[in-house]
Amino acid sequence: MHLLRLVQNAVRKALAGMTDDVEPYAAMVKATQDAKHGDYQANAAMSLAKALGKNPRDVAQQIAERLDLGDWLDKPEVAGPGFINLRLRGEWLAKQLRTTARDERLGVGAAENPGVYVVDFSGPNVAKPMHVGHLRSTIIGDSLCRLLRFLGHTVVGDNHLGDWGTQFGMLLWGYKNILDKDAFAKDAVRELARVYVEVRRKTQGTEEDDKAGDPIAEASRQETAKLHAGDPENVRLWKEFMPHCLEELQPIYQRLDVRFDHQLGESFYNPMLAEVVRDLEAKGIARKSEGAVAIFYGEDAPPSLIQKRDGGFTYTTTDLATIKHRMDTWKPTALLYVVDSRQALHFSNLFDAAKRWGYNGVALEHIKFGSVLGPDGKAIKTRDGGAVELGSLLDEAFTEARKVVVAAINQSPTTDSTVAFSESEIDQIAEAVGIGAVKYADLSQNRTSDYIFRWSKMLAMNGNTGAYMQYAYARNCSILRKAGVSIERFRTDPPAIHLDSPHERALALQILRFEEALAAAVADYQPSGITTYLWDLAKTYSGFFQNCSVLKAESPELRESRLLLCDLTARVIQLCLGLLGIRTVERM
RNA sequence: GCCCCCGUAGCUCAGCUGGAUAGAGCAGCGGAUUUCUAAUCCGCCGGUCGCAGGUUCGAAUCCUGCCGGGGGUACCA
Repeated sequence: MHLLRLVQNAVRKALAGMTDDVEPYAAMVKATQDAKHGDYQANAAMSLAKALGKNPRDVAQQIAERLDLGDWLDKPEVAGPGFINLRLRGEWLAKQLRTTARDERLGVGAAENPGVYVVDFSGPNVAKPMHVGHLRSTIIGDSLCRLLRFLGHTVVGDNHLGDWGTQFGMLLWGYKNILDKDAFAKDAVRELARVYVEVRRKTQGTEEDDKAGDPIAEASRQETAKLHAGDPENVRLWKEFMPHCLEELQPIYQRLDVRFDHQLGESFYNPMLAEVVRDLEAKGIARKSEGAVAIFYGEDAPPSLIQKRDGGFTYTTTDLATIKHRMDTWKPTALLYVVDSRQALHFSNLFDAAKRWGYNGVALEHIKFGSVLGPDGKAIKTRDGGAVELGSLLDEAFTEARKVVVAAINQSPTTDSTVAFSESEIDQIAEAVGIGAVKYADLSQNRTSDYIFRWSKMLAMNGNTGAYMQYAYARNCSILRKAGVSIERFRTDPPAIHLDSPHERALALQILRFEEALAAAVADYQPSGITTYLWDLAKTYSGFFQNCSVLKAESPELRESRLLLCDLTARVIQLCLGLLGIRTVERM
């Protein structure tokens, strides 16, 4: 039930015959900001009147009169300079809601034109611990995959691992020089992680600026070069390390509940790079310059190198090979890259090059996002200036959430705790709330802006937070449990809905806006569209809950009706959180 | 130098394909309510939407310039 589209269609029909160029005017329909202006407003009259040289209120009146109200619209009102205020009929809303209740998908239709989306996200460098830098890509990418999939598209989630980079040089040097063989035999993953951290520590400070001076950094670089040159020993070790490196990532992905369809890293494309360069040169897209091979974009724009003077390839080469492979393999309609905004120039160039290479029939999108900042507003760091590891961040999320959960349970005498919370249940709740808080805080942010990472904000029980939504869900579950009704019956033979109070009506409308919200979210690849909707739903529900007694409703019919509203609200919340990759708990 | 992004309430952020008095949470102040989970709700306070022009019936939203902050910019990825 895409309400907005429904209203737009009606307005479009009414406009037909009034102008030749209906579409832009039909698009001027939007949800009202204030309920006193109805549910939707059509704003076409003002600009149309201008174009026709007529009085805007007259034009508005004319559109209003031509509207086919059917059984679902109240008589429209013309207001102000020429706004047309539209209000949906209560009986119709009630009817739609019963249909929604019977639907697994809660009224959301499958995409009319299903596409194939390859989503490139997460992309950590293996052989070193994941850190906050990977958080946003992982969370946002996962959510977009879930959303696209739910809307009926084919989704290929691909983790483009950094598995061929300089970190392996450090690991190789470490393996050869400081490995604890017993520890490696016992727990290879752990020992390799230790070795990496140790080598990194030894070269610390020389990492960014003055690498050349450090002997270990230099030795590591040579190990990398040998690996890339095909040195049998290093290639053998690389192959031995890789499974351990992948295994090391798993606990994080498991906790985040993130899965990939493929994990084709840089190494996978390595054998294809020479051919890519040859082809681009042959087609005149790339040419030799200053000893390297480069693709140029314009007079004063810097080029991107696809082969360095020393013969090595760059990430542009790999990315081009990746595009080719993805196009050949999955024939996608869109390639989405969920990557930090700072790579905007790279992607803009990459897409330009890909199009010239012949990949025109695919949407190439850089789904960019801002940085995670510390409380000081600067890039987030640990106390000693290092990168915050994702593992410890998630541990902290659990610990912080557990404090909040325990405090809440203890101070809330009426918590639905006829059965006491066991320690393990509290752990489970804390994990769901903690991880959910991190995800929700991230996803509720406008993707493109930076945000400041704060536990107090993320775990707040008021406001637009994951915990609040999870709580709203749990509260609903509690009511339905107490009511002792059959949820099954609600979903197969739902009771009649009564929308007598404005709070009930508002809630009904908000539930039916679900599809509209998802459409808006997917249109610009913004998961925050879902959280904004959720937050509105939660506020509307809160108004309902405050003013309409459910269990003690005035009549059995009203009780049933309100219980169904509760069940629907809970289902929408659960589904939305699910699309964000956030778990719900039955009670908390 | 050139390019990109950002600048909205004390703080953190929405809103940005132009629309009716600019919204939320936190903080501050004041209330409700012995609750269907108070992990609640309501009200008040608080903004020249960085500045200056322009386009428009209408601009936080579009355009230009300036100021301030961040990022990127041929051999890392």
